[in-house]
Amino acid sequence: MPELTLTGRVILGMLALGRNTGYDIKQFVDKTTRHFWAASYGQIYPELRRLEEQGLVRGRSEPIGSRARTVYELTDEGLAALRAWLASDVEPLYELRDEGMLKLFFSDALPERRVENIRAMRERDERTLAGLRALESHAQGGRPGPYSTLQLGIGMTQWFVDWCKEAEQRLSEPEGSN
Amino acid sequence: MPELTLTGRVILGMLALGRNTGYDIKQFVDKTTRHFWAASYGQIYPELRRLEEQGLVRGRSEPIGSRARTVYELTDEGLAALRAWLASDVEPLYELRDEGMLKLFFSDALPERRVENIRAMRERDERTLAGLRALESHAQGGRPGPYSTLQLGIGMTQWFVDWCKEAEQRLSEPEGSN
DNA sequence: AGGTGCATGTAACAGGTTACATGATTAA
DNA sequence: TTAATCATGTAACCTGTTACATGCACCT
Repeated sequence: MPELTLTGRVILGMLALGRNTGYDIKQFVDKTTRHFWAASYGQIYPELRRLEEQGLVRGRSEPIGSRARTVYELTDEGLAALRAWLASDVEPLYELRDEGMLKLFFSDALPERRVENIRAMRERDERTLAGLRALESHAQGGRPGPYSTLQLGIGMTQWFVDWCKEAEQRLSEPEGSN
Repeated sequence: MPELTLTGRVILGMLALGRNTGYDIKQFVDKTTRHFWAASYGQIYPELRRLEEQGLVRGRSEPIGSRARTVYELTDEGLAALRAWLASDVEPLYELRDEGMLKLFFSDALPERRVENIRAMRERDERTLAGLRALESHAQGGRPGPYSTLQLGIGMTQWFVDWCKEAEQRLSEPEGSN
């Protein structure tokens, strides 16, 4: 078996969820996994080609009118590769870069902005939360996998927002340490 | 004012917290901000040079015996740049790549591994949590900024671990949907 | 004498984003 | 008719990691 990138696995997963064109995959990623896994056209289209070379997906030209369009589907090997990934025990990748946390971490260099920075983080997460809740209301009868991921995302984000609110209140009281 | 990268700001912040060599900064990053902001020698050393060219830091050669060593400190401009960043209102960067979430998202393609994948995420976070709690016990009398970041990290991770435990139990019961 | 920690550095590589280019279809 | 959406694609760029190279100091 040749190498399979993580972006490649995402594409296999998306095809398994019924997405079929590069464009469609990108739209869906932007609506859903974007929060914990983003992807750009610059990755998706070349990767679809590589996956086809590896025999994991199959593409058919299905133009709409005279607008070019390539519809992809999983091959048996592709589904097997997706399942093999889901069943594998290798330590899953985790990478986070959060400038808001960084600002909080260094906030002793400008304590009078600490509350502001926490508020900015909270507002970012409140926007995220609103987006997730909107998704939730559209996701009636969705599949368990995506749905439980959504629930987890909502719960975590809510917890974060609540922590920020508490911290903001605590820091706004004139008494005690800043 | 010339461009200032995020890695550059991290370095300024680290110098403000009393770190002084490239090596020292790297060790400290690996112990603390690593969870939400990592950095490698391949970034740190070249960036220190750039910051010096920009006049934001000042480096002095202070060998120990005959072992080369360059000690850096913030210049007034460097401190001002750090503060300007902390005071700025530009939308803070946030990037996450979490393979565990991805596996959960796609888990309908292999439902019988769903609990396993959640358990793997929980174990990862329990290791993180243990590391954070160890840090906490060493951080007596630390500065408010780093300390509250640590508290936030511990709280969030604990919440995540609890969610996983609940989900694992729910999915292990034979009745209902998987 | 040897292992660990302190300390600096870079070259090759991998991964991903941005900006651009192109053009058809559909809804307002 | 015009804006939004569907649809595909790439080249240049940027950022960051990995692997390697080097060597002293300190402890056992």
